[in-house]
Parts: sequence; C-alpha cells; structure tokens
Amino acid sequence: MNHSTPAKQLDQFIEICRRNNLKITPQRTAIYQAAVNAENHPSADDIFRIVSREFPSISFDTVNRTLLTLTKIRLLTVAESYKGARRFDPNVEDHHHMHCLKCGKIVDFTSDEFNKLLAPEQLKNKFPRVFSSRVVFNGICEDCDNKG
Amino acid sequence: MNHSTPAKQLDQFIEICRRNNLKITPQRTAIYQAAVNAENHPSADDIFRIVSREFPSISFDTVNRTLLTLTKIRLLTVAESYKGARRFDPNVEDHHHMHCLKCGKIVDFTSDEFNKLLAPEQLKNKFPRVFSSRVVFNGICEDCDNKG
DNA sequence: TTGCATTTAAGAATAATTCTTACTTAATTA
DNA sequence: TAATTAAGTAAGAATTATTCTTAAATGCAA
Repeated sequence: MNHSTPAKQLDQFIEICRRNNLKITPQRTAIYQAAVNAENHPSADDIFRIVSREFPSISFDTVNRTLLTLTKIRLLTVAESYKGARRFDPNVEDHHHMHCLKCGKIVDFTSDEFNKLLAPEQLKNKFPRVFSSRVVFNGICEDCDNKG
Repeated sequence: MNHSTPAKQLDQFIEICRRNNLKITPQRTAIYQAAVNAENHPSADDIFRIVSREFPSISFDTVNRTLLTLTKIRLLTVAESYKGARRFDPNVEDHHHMHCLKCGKIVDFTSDEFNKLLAPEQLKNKFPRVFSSRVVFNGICEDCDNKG
C-alpha cells in the first residue's frame, strides 16, 4: 500500500492519468482504488472480484487490461513472484519484500540501508541502465509456521 | 550456473538424489545437467528442448515434473520473475540478480556485502523463519539498449 | 531377480493471460 | 454542448503454462 492519504492518492491518480492522456473513468478509478486499498499484493482476479461489487458488469479483461495500463504509467508495479498469477504492487515507493514460501504472502518493509544498495561496477557494461532495486527475503510466516 | 567442475556437480547430484531416495535415471541426470549447463535461467520448455535431443521420446511433463522434484531437494531453485514461464536457477549458492525489463534476461552476480543483509527486526514476529535473501536489480541490458 | 520408482503415452483439465470483433457508452475538449 | 475518440461491454476464442489422469512399459537399486 501507498501510505499517503486517500485524497492525495486520488489527486496523484488523476494527475498521472491526465499527463498520459488517459481518461478518468469511474471503472479505471475504482480499479486503482481497489489496488491501493488491497491488503495483500493483489492479483488481477482479486481486483476483479472487489471491483465487481461496485460494477457488476465489469469484465475480467477490462480489469486486467486496466491494471496493465496503470503499470505502464507507473501508478502500480508488478511484484516479483515464484508461481501463480501476476501480483500487482500499489506501493511505488522504495521498499522491500518478505515472501512466505508456504502461502505466498508478500509483506512490505522499508529500509534506508537497503534503499542505498548500488548495482556492482562489473555489470555497468552489460546493464547500462538500472532503474530500481529490491531486497527479497524468503521464509515462513507466523501463520504458516503455527499450522506446521 | 554452478561454478564447480562438471564431475563434482555430478557427484553432488548423485549424493543428494541418494540421500532423498531418488533413483539415478539417465533422464533425471540429463535434465539436471541441462539445467546446470544452461546459459540463462532456463524455463521447463528450454530444458525440454535440450534434453529432447538426447531423449527424443521424453515428454514435457516428465521434464517439468523432474525439475520440480530437483527443486524440492534443493538441487535447483526457482528464480523470481515478473511474467511468463517459471524460470529455474541451477545456482544454489548465495547470489543476486540483475533483470532486463525488455528481454527478461537474468544475470547472476555475487556480492559478499549483499550476502550479509539481514531481515529487519520488526519482522521477526511475523516471519519467525527466514531462509534466504536476494538483491534484485531491474534495468535494461546492453543488447536491448542498443536496439532502442 | 524382483519390487517399486520412474518414464512413457496421450489426452484432458485447469489456470492465467491476451486477443478479436462489434457495439455501446461516456470523458474530454473545441 | 456537440463532436471526437478513448474506454467499456460482450462473448468467445486463442494462447501459454502448468498439472493431472490412467495404464502400460521400463529399468534402477537392494
């Protein structure tokens, strides 16, 4: 989740859509809001089910297409994953991830130290442009650990 | 890739299969070898196509199932990804990844500094067990950058 | 040598994603 | 406010990736 206020999020959404010549439609807005308010890093299907409550006739395809559009203009990102459906990440600020190997849950955390990590010099040639970095931990979450 | 010698790799493969009561079949061996020798982090289909040259009658299902089995006993791991088919990683040593956002190429690199990163204290409760960590960079590789 | 794990075979099922075409709706802007 | 045009709806199909099913044959390991 993005930690700014709902109103500020909406302003940002509108501004960035405008800047990219994307119309501010109720569906598009609802899809963005659903993604931002989702607890866990939601799949297209998670968002589809949420938005369907408000727009019963919306199709999965519209939701998925819209999520990809929002990713293109960087209002969302795609979280790294190991299996299953694509997971969207509404947190576009610098942050890091802890994955549960059992249930697939992804938990965000922040770290000024981790934010500062730089790509190694020896890759400067092979990768002339580097946009982002993330530290990813893998473990077992409390819930899954208790269940055995 | 694993940087030990081919003979050592094979010894390790045999030992770990034995320890896990898995038979040393020619197919299983070939699948492991193909994964270890693959340049890029291969998909099941990549491995299927390589092993098919030696075993023309092998099925994709056998290859995929075997790769999952080898992952279970930690002879392989699964690389984080953002889209497309599951990518296997034959390098089971501590290492880190650089992803190309255009072509999906994943390049390994090592870093003693990055190996030492620890999960933040504030997640100790939510995640009582942590097994591994990795730093993941995203950028554009030289080839894709030249192509525009 | 024999038991059982493994592979083969072939098809089916499922999940996830993307595309197609045509029609309708509605956000923007001139 | 009317025109333009992006966006959504609809329904189905196609594609890609993965996993399962059943049954028979094979061959590794004790």
